[in-house]
Amino acid sequence: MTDDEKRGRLPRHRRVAESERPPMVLTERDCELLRMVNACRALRTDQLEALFFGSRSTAQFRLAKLFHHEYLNRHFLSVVSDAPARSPAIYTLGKRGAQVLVSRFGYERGDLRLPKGGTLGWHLLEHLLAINSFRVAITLAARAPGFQLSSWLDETVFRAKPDYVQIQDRSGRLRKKPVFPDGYFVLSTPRGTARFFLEVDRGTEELSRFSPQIAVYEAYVASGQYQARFQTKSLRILVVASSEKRSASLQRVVARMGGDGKYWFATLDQVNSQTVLTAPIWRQLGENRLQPLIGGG
DNA sequence: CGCCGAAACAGCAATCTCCT
DNA sequence: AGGAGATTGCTGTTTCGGCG
Repeated sequence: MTDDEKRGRLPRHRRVAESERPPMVLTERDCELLRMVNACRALRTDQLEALFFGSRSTAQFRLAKLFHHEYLNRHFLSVVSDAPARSPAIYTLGKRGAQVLVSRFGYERGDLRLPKGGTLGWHLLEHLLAINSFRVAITLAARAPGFQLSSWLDETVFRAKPDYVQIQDRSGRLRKKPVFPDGYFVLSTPRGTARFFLEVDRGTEELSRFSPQIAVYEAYVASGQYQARFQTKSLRILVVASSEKRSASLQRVVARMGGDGKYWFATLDQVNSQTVLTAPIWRQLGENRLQPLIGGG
């Protein structure tokens, strides 16, 4: 039988054979999309849609082609976790996507963020997606005139080349601990260049796991190592929490650890591309009023 | 025209919730 | 338990428009 007429819907989870794939030509935008997926390691459909497309269906149309042609891999979170009925697709760099980045953009092997061993831990993935949701918001917001997101370092950069600080543990002994932020980024604004560490807290870990991280930041700055690595004193530390209640707990922890006004707090659901830079959603430690991240009082 | 992509639309599919 | 309905995302089709 001639199966070119009888072809049904393309499967969602499995890729079809090469001969059954719809034709496609890689566009400039596709390439930028691949670079972003590589930089972020995993992005949801809605995140890619916000970054690269004007409509939902166009994004799905394009992403389906990129998936079936092996430029992207596609994963479904709800198969593994007990998420609600929605099961948004999550995209990672695929085999041919990696080839494109190497052949067309000169990426080295170390620049490719392919999930090791084929599996990315799923609980880590949820954390990664939360970080990326903040990153997408910043990326979109920084398209406004006068802004530029000039650099974003994620955790893997710090893991590849860690800085260590000495902090005291509970028994008073000095211990060497690495500085592993969820992100570090540099943002040019009409009012100058701002630099940030990012901590995304989804409320799934014990609060006691958070305070050592603050001790690490405090030691990193106090020892001059931050200044040495990044050639600047400018720094704010953004703590984005899953809820107001959680944020309040985190604020108490930071205050108790001797944190100061360089710590700024917001909640995940308040952060989007419209609000993240210029809406009063941020609480600076020690201040009562909410301020915008950029251009506040 | 032929080709491709964007957008809108209608209906399918995977999953959860509720109900017996 | 297990199945119907609801929910939400995805697929595939169609239509339109740009471009060589």
